[in-house]
Amino acid sequence: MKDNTKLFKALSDVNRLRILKALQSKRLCVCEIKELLNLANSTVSQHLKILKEVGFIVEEKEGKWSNYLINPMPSDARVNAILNSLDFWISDEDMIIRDKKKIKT
Amino acid sequence: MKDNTKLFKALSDVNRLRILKALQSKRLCVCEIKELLNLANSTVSQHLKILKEVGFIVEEKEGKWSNYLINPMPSDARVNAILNSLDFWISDEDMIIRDKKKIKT
DNA sequence: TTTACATTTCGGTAAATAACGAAATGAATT
DNA sequence: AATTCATTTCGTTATTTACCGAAATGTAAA
Repeated sequence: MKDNTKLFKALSDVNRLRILKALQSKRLCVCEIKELLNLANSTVSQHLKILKEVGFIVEEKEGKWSNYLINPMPSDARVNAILNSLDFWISDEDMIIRDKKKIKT
Repeated sequence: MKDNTKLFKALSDVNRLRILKALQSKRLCVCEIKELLNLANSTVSQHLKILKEVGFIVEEKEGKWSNYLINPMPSDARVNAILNSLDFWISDEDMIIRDKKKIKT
């Protein structure tokens, strides 16, 4: 049953939703996400770990940076369903729109 | 943003998932759910409130009983999507199968 | 209107989750 | 190998969530 709730728990936090939506624009490293959310990077790291464990995102090491991106081929069908229509599941409200603008710069 | 997480938070608890799946079989009153989950009815009542607020279930008063059932026409498209393929989103593992058997008797 | 039963609200406690800073680890460059 | 910078892990604290029993509320029948 753990498994059933795990997916939803991953999506139950504002900051994790912001991360997912931000990664729609482009891949980001921990330090960029930290900047965006204004959180300690240990905190960001934790959030990323949770999203990664469920399969929403994947990590790609590049030199000293870890880049995170939306998982291009999730094995879990539910994760796949959500990622395929992320805008349906997580609506673009103010904060997220602001995040996206910030990412462009 | 509250709104975005609220739906997922509602689905982040084992007992609430069990309730949803149990209601697939048939409408149930608080006392029956209490029996099924082995929780105090104040606790069950809280869980039902949360599921109701998001629109997963509706209440129908009948005499001294409140019956709860899967919302037949949810206004939120995401709630609708989940309820329409509940077995996809919440897999039938052991505990839920046991619950369903218990409901039959 | 009293009784009986179901449900909800209230107050408080235990457990889970999110946050931080500091220390530890990892990886590429010097 | 030492340095540097990014990230992760650790220990702690604050907040949120789940749970209970008791008291309050609601509803139908006596």
